[in-house]
Amino acid sequence: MLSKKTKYGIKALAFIASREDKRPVQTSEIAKSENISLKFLESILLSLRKSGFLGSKKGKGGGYYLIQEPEKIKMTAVVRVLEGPIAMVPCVSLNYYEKCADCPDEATCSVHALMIQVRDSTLDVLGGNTLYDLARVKKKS
Amino acid sequence: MLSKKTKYGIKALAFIASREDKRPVQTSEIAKSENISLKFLESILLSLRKSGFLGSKKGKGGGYYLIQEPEKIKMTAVVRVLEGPIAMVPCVSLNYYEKCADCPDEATCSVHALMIQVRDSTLDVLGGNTLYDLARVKKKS
DNA sequence: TTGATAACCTACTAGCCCGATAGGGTTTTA
DNA sequence: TAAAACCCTATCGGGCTAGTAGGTTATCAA
Repeated sequence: MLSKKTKYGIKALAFIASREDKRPVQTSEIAKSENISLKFLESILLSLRKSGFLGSKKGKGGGYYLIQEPEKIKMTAVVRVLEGPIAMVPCVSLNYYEKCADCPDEATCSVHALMIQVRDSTLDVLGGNTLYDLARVKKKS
Repeated sequence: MLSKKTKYGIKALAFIASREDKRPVQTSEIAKSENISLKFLESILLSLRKSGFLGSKKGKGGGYYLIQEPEKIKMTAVVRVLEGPIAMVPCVSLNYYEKCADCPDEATCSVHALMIQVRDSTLDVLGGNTLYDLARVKKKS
């Protein structure tokens, strides 16, 4: 299940990416438009800045802006930062691997075999979508 | 993230399916072999019985057995019973649909569009695997 | 210089669910 | 009749989620 943090984070990024001009976008504007708790959104945008997706400017006329082009931002990277591992089980995670306490042999573990397939197909989808693609969906409104 | 309940449940089903004979398998045997807390496993097998995957036989020589052929049990069904929705967001769930409180229009929601793709690819994988396939992985040991 | 604006930071919390434990009850078979 | 095994209920600690609260710092305009 996707956390609200990730959900809101993606929405916020798509919101910023769908803007025509390159001027910074205020947290409050995003919060209002996307129906997100202002304070919660603040913490999300902050972490997106710290992970290098967003830049920020303080004071009047300030806000957040994209550092990279939307076409260059893959959703795999976004999800990993906000949600953590993409895999459904740590033992098949590429970036957050962890051995199962039970399970003596991954090669003959039924869950392992299945979840590798799930992971790969999910990676295909997330890797095949960029922020540009998501912004296009949004712009249709 | 996959819950331990689901993980153990799948492992247990694969264990039973990988058996040559059709005799009932004891909970304690599965628990020991798969390193699962006995009591916890009991509750999982119970729910699998109630959802029609397993039959049970009491008394000496009793245990759990598959009701259907392993080839006929798709992992989509197993996961739905144990884990709940396969979709990462309720608003794209086929069996557990729920409208988002925020998000006035799903058609222009970036998250919605992305998660539909994830859901479909996951469904492909889980629907393409049966208990028979998982049992084969296990048997290699 | 002052005040408004908006990002930034820290701390706290209510509520939920997972994973497990405990303990017993019931049914069936050797 | 006694052991084996399923069946059921209740409880609980810990960790995480989704916030809330309140203040601090940087920037800009008048």
